[in-house]
Amino acid sequence: MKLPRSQTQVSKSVKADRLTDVEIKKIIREMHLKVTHQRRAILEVLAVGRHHFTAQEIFDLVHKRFPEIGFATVYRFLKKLTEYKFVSEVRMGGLPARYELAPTHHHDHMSCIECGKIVEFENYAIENLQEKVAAELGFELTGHVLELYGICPDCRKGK
Amino acid sequence: MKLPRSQTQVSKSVKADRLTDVEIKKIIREMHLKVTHQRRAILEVLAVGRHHFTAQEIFDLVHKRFPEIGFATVYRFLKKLTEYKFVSEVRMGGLPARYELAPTHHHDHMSCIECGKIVEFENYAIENLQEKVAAELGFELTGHVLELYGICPDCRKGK
DNA sequence: GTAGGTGCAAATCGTTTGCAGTACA
DNA sequence: TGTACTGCAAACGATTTGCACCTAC
Repeated sequence: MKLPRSQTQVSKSVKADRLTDVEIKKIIREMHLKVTHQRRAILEVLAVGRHHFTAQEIFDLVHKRFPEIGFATVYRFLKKLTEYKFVSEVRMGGLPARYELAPTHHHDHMSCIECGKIVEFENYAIENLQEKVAAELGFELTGHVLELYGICPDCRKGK
Repeated sequence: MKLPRSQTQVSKSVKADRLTDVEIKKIIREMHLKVTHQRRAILEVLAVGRHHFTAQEIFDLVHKRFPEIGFATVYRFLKKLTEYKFVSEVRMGGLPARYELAPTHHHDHMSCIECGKIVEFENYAIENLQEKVAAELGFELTGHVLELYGICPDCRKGK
Protein backbone atom coordinates (compact mmCIF):
# COMPACT_ATOMS: atom_id res chain seq x y z
CA MET A 1 0.00 0.00 0.00
CA LYS A 2 1.24 3.39 -0.91
CA LEU A 3 1.61 5.78 1.98
CA PRO A 4 0.32 9.27 1.40
CA ARG A 5 2.71 12.11 2.08
CA SER A 6 1.06 12.84 5.41
CA GLN A 7 -0.57 10.40 7.75
CA THR A 8 -3.03 13.02 8.84
CA GLN A 9 -6.24 13.10 6.90
CA VAL A 10 -8.63 15.96 7.19
CA SER A 11 -12.02 14.41 6.70
CA LYS A 12 -13.63 15.79 3.64
CA SER A 13 -17.33 15.40 3.29
CA VAL A 14 -17.32 12.45 1.02
CA LYS A 15 -20.45 11.63 2.96
CA ALA A 16 -23.82 12.63 1.63
CA ASP A 17 -24.61 16.11 2.85
CA ARG A 18 -28.30 15.55 3.00
CA LEU A 19 -30.59 12.91 4.36
CA THR A 20 -33.51 11.52 2.42
CA ASP A 21 -37.03 11.73 3.76
CA VAL A 22 -36.96 8.02 4.33
CA GLU A 23 -33.69 8.13 6.27
CA ILE A 24 -34.98 10.94 8.45
CA LYS A 25 -38.16 9.11 9.30
CA LYS A 26 -36.21 5.96 10.05
CA ILE A 27 -33.92 7.76 12.49
CA ILE A 28 -36.82 9.36 14.34
CA ARG A 29 -38.85 6.16 14.49
CA GLU A 30 -35.89 4.21 15.84
CA MET A 31 -36.04 6.46 18.87
CA HIS A 32 -39.75 5.71 19.29
CA LEU A 33 -40.61 9.34 18.67
CA LYS A 34 -43.21 10.98 16.52
CA VAL A 35 -42.18 12.44 13.18
CA THR A 36 -42.85 16.17 13.38
CA HIS A 37 -41.82 18.80 10.87
CA GLN A 38 -39.57 20.43 13.49
CA ARG A 39 -37.62 17.24 14.03
CA ARG A 40 -37.31 16.66 10.31
CA ALA A 41 -36.00 20.19 9.85
CA ILE A 42 -33.43 19.75 12.63
CA LEU A 43 -32.10 16.56 11.06
CA GLU A 44 -31.98 18.17 7.64
CA VAL A 45 -29.96 21.04 9.02
CA LEU A 46 -27.56 18.69 10.80
CA ALA A 47 -26.94 16.85 7.54
CA VAL A 48 -25.96 19.99 5.62
CA GLY A 49 -22.22 19.77 5.17
CA ARG A 50 -22.16 17.59 8.25
CA HIS A 51 -20.64 20.44 10.20
CA HIS A 52 -20.46 20.77 13.96
CA PHE A 53 -23.32 23.06 14.83
CA THR A 54 -24.15 24.79 18.08
CA ALA A 55 -27.74 24.61 19.28
CA GLN A 56 -27.98 28.30 18.44
CA GLU A 57 -26.87 27.73 14.86
CA ILE A 58 -29.32 24.88 14.42
CA PHE A 59 -32.06 27.03 15.89
CA ASP A 60 -31.25 29.92 13.53
CA LEU A 61 -31.26 27.69 10.46
CA VAL A 62 -34.48 25.91 11.36
CA HIS A 63 -36.01 29.22 12.37
CA LYS A 64 -35.75 30.46 8.79
CA ARG A 65 -38.20 27.81 7.70
CA PHE A 66 -40.25 27.52 10.89
CA PRO A 67 -40.24 30.91 12.60
CA GLU A 68 -42.37 29.52 15.41
CA ILE A 69 -39.79 26.96 16.55
CA GLY A 70 -38.45 27.33 20.08
CA PHE A 71 -35.10 26.59 21.62
CA ALA A 72 -36.61 23.96 23.86
CA THR A 73 -37.56 21.85 20.88
CA VAL A 74 -34.05 22.02 19.49
CA TYR A 75 -32.43 21.11 22.79
CA ARG A 76 -34.90 18.36 23.60
CA PHE A 77 -34.41 16.68 20.26
CA LEU A 78 -30.63 17.05 20.30
CA LYS A 79 -30.61 15.38 23.69
CA LYS A 80 -32.57 12.42 22.35
CA LEU A 81 -30.36 12.18 19.28
CA THR A 82 -27.31 12.19 21.50
CA GLU A 83 -28.73 9.50 23.80
CA TYR A 84 -29.36 7.27 20.82
CA LYS A 85 -25.95 8.08 19.33
CA PHE A 86 -27.37 9.55 16.15
CA VAL A 87 -25.42 12.69 16.85
CA SER A 88 -22.31 13.22 18.88
CA GLU A 89 -21.96 16.14 21.25
CA VAL A 90 -18.64 17.94 21.56
CA ARG A 91 -18.01 20.29 24.47
CA MET A 92 -14.97 22.52 24.66
CA GLY A 93 -14.06 24.65 27.59
CA GLY A 94 -16.97 26.83 28.57
CA LEU A 95 -18.12 27.21 24.99
CA PRO A 96 -21.57 26.06 23.90
CA ALA A 97 -21.82 22.39 22.92
CA ARG A 98 -21.54 21.49 19.27
CA TYR A 99 -23.42 18.68 17.57
CA GLU A 100 -22.63 16.61 14.52
CA LEU A 101 -24.46 13.78 12.80
CA ALA A 102 -22.75 10.62 14.03
CA PRO A 103 -19.85 10.00 11.72
CA THR A 104 -19.54 6.73 9.89
CA HIS A 105 -15.78 6.76 10.31
CA HIS A 106 -13.79 7.32 13.45
CA HIS A 107 -12.03 10.65 13.73
CA ASP A 108 -10.67 12.98 16.37
CA HIS A 109 -11.12 16.71 16.80
CA MET A 110 -8.98 19.77 16.75
CA SER A 111 -10.87 22.72 18.25
CA CYS A 112 -10.16 26.43 18.21
CA ILE A 113 -10.18 27.79 21.74
CA GLU A 114 -11.10 31.24 20.47
CA CYS A 115 -13.91 30.75 17.97
CA GLY A 116 -14.89 27.18 18.77
CA LYS A 117 -14.44 25.96 15.21
CA ILE A 118 -13.80 22.22 14.99
CA VAL A 119 -11.74 20.39 12.37
CA GLU A 120 -11.85 16.63 12.14
CA PHE A 121 -8.75 14.61 11.54
CA GLU A 122 -7.60 11.05 11.51
CA ASN A 123 -4.03 10.07 12.18
CA TYR A 124 -3.12 6.45 11.85
CA ALA A 125 0.24 6.82 13.53
CA ILE A 126 -1.37 8.17 16.70
CA GLU A 127 -3.96 5.41 16.66
CA ASN A 128 -1.24 2.82 16.39
CA LEU A 129 0.75 4.35 19.22
CA GLN A 130 -2.30 4.28 21.44
CA GLU A 131 -2.55 0.56 20.89
CA LYS A 132 1.08 0.25 21.78
CA VAL A 133 0.74 2.29 24.95
CA ALA A 134 -2.24 0.23 26.08
CA ALA A 135 -0.34 -2.99 25.40
CA GLU A 136 2.65 -1.77 27.38
CA LEU A 137 0.38 -0.99 30.29
CA GLY A 138 -1.21 -4.43 30.00
CA PHE A 139 -4.59 -3.01 29.00
CA GLU A 140 -6.92 -4.17 26.29
CA LEU A 141 -7.80 -0.95 24.48
CA THR A 142 -11.51 -0.43 23.86
CA GLY A 143 -11.76 3.26 23.08
CA HIS A 144 -10.27 6.68 23.39
CA VAL A 145 -10.90 10.39 23.35
CA LEU A 146 -8.37 12.65 21.68
CA GLU A 147 -9.14 16.34 21.49
CA LEU A 148 -6.54 18.85 20.40
CA TYR A 149 -6.97 22.48 21.35
CA GLY A 150 -5.39 25.46 19.73
CA ILE A 151 -5.84 28.58 17.68
CA CYS A 152 -7.11 28.19 14.15
CA PRO A 153 -5.58 29.86 11.09
CA ASP A 154 -8.31 32.51 10.98
CA CYS A 155 -7.99 33.47 14.64
CA ARG A 156 -4.20 33.57 14.36
CA LYS A 157 -4.49 36.02 11.48
CA GLY A 158 -7.16 38.01 13.22
CA LYS A 159 -4.80 38.88 16.04
CA MET B 1 10.14 -9.98 21.70
CA LYS B 2 11.91 -7.91 24.22
CA LEU B 3 10.33 -4.54 24.63
CA PRO B 4 12.81 -1.92 23.54
CA ARG B 5 13.25 1.26 25.54
CA SER B 6 9.67 2.28 25.56
CA GLN B 7 8.62 5.83 24.97
CA THR B 8 5.77 5.35 27.37
CA GLN B 9 6.42 6.34 30.94
CA VAL B 10 4.05 5.55 33.74
CA SER B 11 4.24 8.55 36.00
CA LYS B 12 5.17 7.85 39.57
CA SER B 13 5.70 11.39 40.76
CA VAL B 14 5.37 11.85 44.49
CA LYS B 15 4.13 15.38 44.93
CA ALA B 16 3.98 17.36 48.13
CA ASP B 17 0.41 17.81 49.29
CA ARG B 18 0.91 21.25 50.72
CA LEU B 19 2.58 24.46 49.68
CA THR B 20 4.83 26.49 51.94
CA ASP B 21 4.14 30.10 52.66
CA VAL B 22 7.10 31.05 50.56
CA GLU B 23 5.93 29.01 47.59
CA ILE B 24 2.47 30.52 47.81
CA LYS B 25 3.80 34.06 47.83
CA LYS B 26 6.09 33.27 44.96
CA ILE B 27 3.24 31.97 42.83
CA ILE B 28 1.07 35.01 43.51
CA ARG B 29 3.88 37.48 42.91
CA GLU B 30 4.79 35.83 39.61
CA MET B 31 1.36 36.82 38.40
CA HIS B 32 1.98 40.42 39.48
CA LEU B 33 -0.86 40.22 41.98
CA LYS B 34 -1.12 41.28 45.58
CA VAL B 35 -0.80 38.66 48.28
CA THR B 36 -4.12 38.58 50.12
CA HIS B 37 -5.26 36.06 52.70
CA GLN B 38 -8.05 34.91 50.37
CA ARG B 39 -5.59 34.05 47.61
CA ARG B 40 -3.32 32.27 50.04
CA ALA B 41 -6.23 30.22 51.34
CA ILE B 42 -7.30 29.23 47.83
CA LEU B 43 -3.81 28.02 46.98
CA GLU B 44 -3.56 26.11 50.24
CA VAL B 45 -6.83 24.34 49.51
CA LEU B 46 -5.74 23.47 45.97
CA ALA B 47 -2.57 21.87 47.33
CA VAL B 48 -4.40 19.53 49.71
CA GLY B 49 -4.12 16.09 48.16
CA ARG B 50 -3.76 17.78 44.79
CA HIS B 51 -7.25 16.70 43.89
CA HIS B 52 -9.40 18.10 41.14
CA PHE B 53 -11.68 20.59 42.87
CA THR B 54 -14.72 22.41 41.55
CA ALA B 55 -14.98 26.14 42.23
CA GLN B 56 -17.81 25.29 44.62
CA GLU B 57 -15.63 22.88 46.59
CA ILE B 58 -12.83 25.39 46.80
CA PHE B 59 -15.29 28.02 47.93
CA ASP B 60 -16.69 25.73 50.63
CA LEU B 61 -13.28 24.85 51.98
CA VAL B 62 -12.02 28.41 52.03
CA HIS B 63 -15.32 29.58 53.45
CA LYS B 64 -14.67 27.56 56.61
CA ARG B 65 -11.72 29.76 57.41
CA PHE B 66 -12.93 33.00 55.82
CA PRO B 67 -16.72 33.06 56.01
CA GLU B 68 -16.76 36.44 54.27
CA ILE B 69 -15.20 35.19 51.03
CA GLY B 70 -17.30 35.44 47.88
CA PHE B 71 -17.56 33.28 44.80
CA ALA B 72 -16.30 36.09 42.63
CA THR B 73 -12.96 36.05 44.41
CA VAL B 74 -12.58 32.32 43.89
CA TYR B 75 -13.46 32.50 40.22
CA ARG B 76 -11.35 35.58 39.57
CA PHE B 77 -8.28 34.01 41.13
CA LEU B 78 -8.80 30.62 39.48
CA LYS B 79 -8.97 32.39 36.15
CA LYS B 80 -5.66 34.11 36.78
CA LEU B 81 -4.07 30.88 37.96
CA THR B 82 -5.30 29.13 34.85
CA GLU B 83 -4.02 31.89 32.56
CA TYR B 84 -0.59 31.64 34.13
CA LYS B 85 -0.71 27.82 34.03
CA PHE B 86 -0.39 27.40 37.77
CA VAL B 87 -3.56 25.37 37.74
CA SER B 88 -5.12 23.38 34.96
CA GLU B 89 -8.80 23.51 34.28
CA VAL B 90 -10.62 20.31 33.32
CA ARG B 91 -14.10 20.45 31.85
CA MET B 92 -16.13 17.33 31.28
CA GLY B 93 -19.46 17.37 29.54
CA GLY B 94 -21.68 20.05 30.97
CA LEU B 95 -20.29 19.54 34.46
CA PRO B 96 -18.72 22.37 36.42
CA ALA B 97 -15.04 22.90 35.67
CA ARG B 98 -12.51 21.26 37.96
CA TYR B 99 -9.19 22.74 38.89
CA GLU B 100 -5.95 21.10 39.95
CA LEU B 101 -2.59 22.54 40.85
CA ALA B 102 -0.59 22.15 37.67
CA PRO B 103 1.22 18.85 37.79
CA THR B 104 4.97 19.15 37.40
CA HIS B 105 4.87 16.71 34.51
CA HIS B 106 2.32 16.45 31.79
CA HIS B 107 0.55 13.14 31.60
CA ASP B 108 -2.46 11.45 30.03
CA HIS B 109 -4.81 8.82 31.42
CA MET B 110 -5.60 5.20 30.66
CA SER B 111 -8.78 4.14 32.49
CA CYS B 112 -10.25 0.71 33.08
CA ILE B 113 -13.88 0.64 31.96
CA GLU B 114 -14.61 -2.20 34.40
CA CYS B 115 -12.99 -1.23 37.70
CA GLY B 116 -12.35 2.46 37.03
CA LYS B 117 -8.66 2.28 37.83
CA ILE B 118 -6.64 5.07 36.24
CA VAL B 119 -3.02 4.81 35.18
CA GLU B 120 -1.15 7.93 34.18
CA PHE B 121 1.24 7.75 31.26
CA GLU B 122 3.34 9.96 29.11
CA ASN B 123 4.24 9.17 25.53
CA TYR B 124 6.52 11.55 23.74
CA ALA B 125 5.91 10.09 20.30
CA ILE B 126 2.19 10.79 20.58
CA GLU B 127 2.85 14.29 21.85
CA ASN B 128 5.10 14.98 18.90
CA LEU B 129 2.55 13.66 16.45
CA GLN B 130 -0.09 15.91 17.94
CA GLU B 131 2.12 18.91 17.24
CA LYS B 132 2.53 17.69 13.70
CA VAL B 133 -1.19 17.23 13.19
CA ALA B 134 -1.93 20.71 14.52
CA ALA B 135 0.71 22.23 12.27
CA GLU B 136 -0.71 20.44 9.24
CA LEU B 137 -4.13 21.86 10.03
CA GLY B 138 -2.66 25.33 10.43
CA PHE B 139 -3.43 25.49 14.16
CA GLU B 140 -1.24 26.68 16.96
CA LEU B 141 -1.52 23.84 19.50
CA THR B 142 -2.26 24.99 23.04
CA GLY B 143 -3.44 21.82 24.73
CA HIS B 144 -5.02 18.44 24.37
CA VAL B 145 -6.99 15.74 26.11
CA LEU B 146 -6.05 12.13 25.54
CA GLU B 147 -7.94 9.51 27.47
CA LEU B 148 -7.55 5.85 26.66
CA TYR B 149 -10.22 3.41 27.74
CA GLY B 150 -9.81 -0.30 28.11
CA ILE B 151 -9.65 -3.30 30.40
CA CYS B 152 -6.83 -3.44 32.91
CA PRO B 153 -4.60 -6.48 33.52
CA ASP B 154 -6.47 -7.43 36.71
CA CYS B 155 -9.89 -7.30 35.12
CA ARG B 156 -8.68 -9.25 32.09
CA LYS B 157 -7.44 -12.02 34.37
CA GLY B 158 -10.58 -11.91 36.45
CA LYS B 159 -12.62 -12.84 33.41
C1' DG C 1 -2.08 57.31 49.48
C1' DT C 2 -3.66 54.66 45.78
C1' DA C 3 -4.12 51.04 42.62
C1' DG C 4 -5.72 46.91 42.97
C1' DG C 5 -8.70 43.50 45.57
C1' DT C 6 -12.88 42.36 47.80
C1' DG C 7 -17.92 41.05 48.86
C1' DC C 8 -22.26 41.50 47.38
C1' DA C 9 -25.87 41.34 44.25
C1' DA C 10 -27.40 41.57 39.87
C1' DA C 11 -26.40 40.14 35.16
C1' DT C 12 -25.19 36.79 31.72
C1' DC C 13 -25.13 32.67 29.08
C1' DG C 14 -26.18 28.12 27.75
C1' DT C 15 -29.45 24.91 28.81
C1' DT C 16 -33.64 22.82 31.13
C1' DT C 17 -38.30 22.63 32.72
C1' DG C 18 -43.44 23.52 33.73
C1' DC C 19 -47.43 24.25 31.58
C1' DA C 20 -51.30 24.99 28.58
C1' DG C 21 -52.30 24.55 23.94
C1' DT C 22 -51.43 21.58 19.44
C1' DA C 23 -50.71 17.80 16.29
C1' DC C 24 -49.20 13.21 15.05
C1' DA C 25 -50.46 8.05 15.03
C1' DT D 1 -59.07 10.41 20.22
C1' DG D 2 -55.39 10.42 23.23
C1' DT D 3 -50.79 10.87 24.19
C1' DA D 4 -46.78 12.82 22.84
C1' DC D 5 -44.94 17.27 21.15
C1' DT D 6 -44.68 22.08 20.93
C1' DG D 7 -43.78 27.16 22.07
C1' DC D 8 -43.36 30.22 25.54
C1' DA D 9 -41.51 32.02 29.46
C1' DA D 10 -39.68 31.31 33.60
C1' DA D 11 -36.20 28.61 36.17
C1' DC D 12 -31.70 26.91 36.32
C1' DG D 13 -26.65 26.45 37.48
C1' DA D 14 -22.16 27.93 36.52
C1' DT D 15 -19.67 31.83 35.83
C1' DT D 16 -18.97 36.97 35.18
C1' DT D 17 -19.46 41.74 36.10
C1' DG D 18 -20.53 46.50 38.20
C1' DC D 19 -19.86 48.93 42.03
C1' DA D 20 -18.78 50.95 46.50
C1' DC D 21 -16.00 49.69 50.10
C1' DC D 22 -11.34 47.81 51.77
C1' DT D 23 -6.25 46.71 52.12
C1' DA D 24 -1.63 45.39 50.63
C1' DC D 25 2.26 47.69 49.28
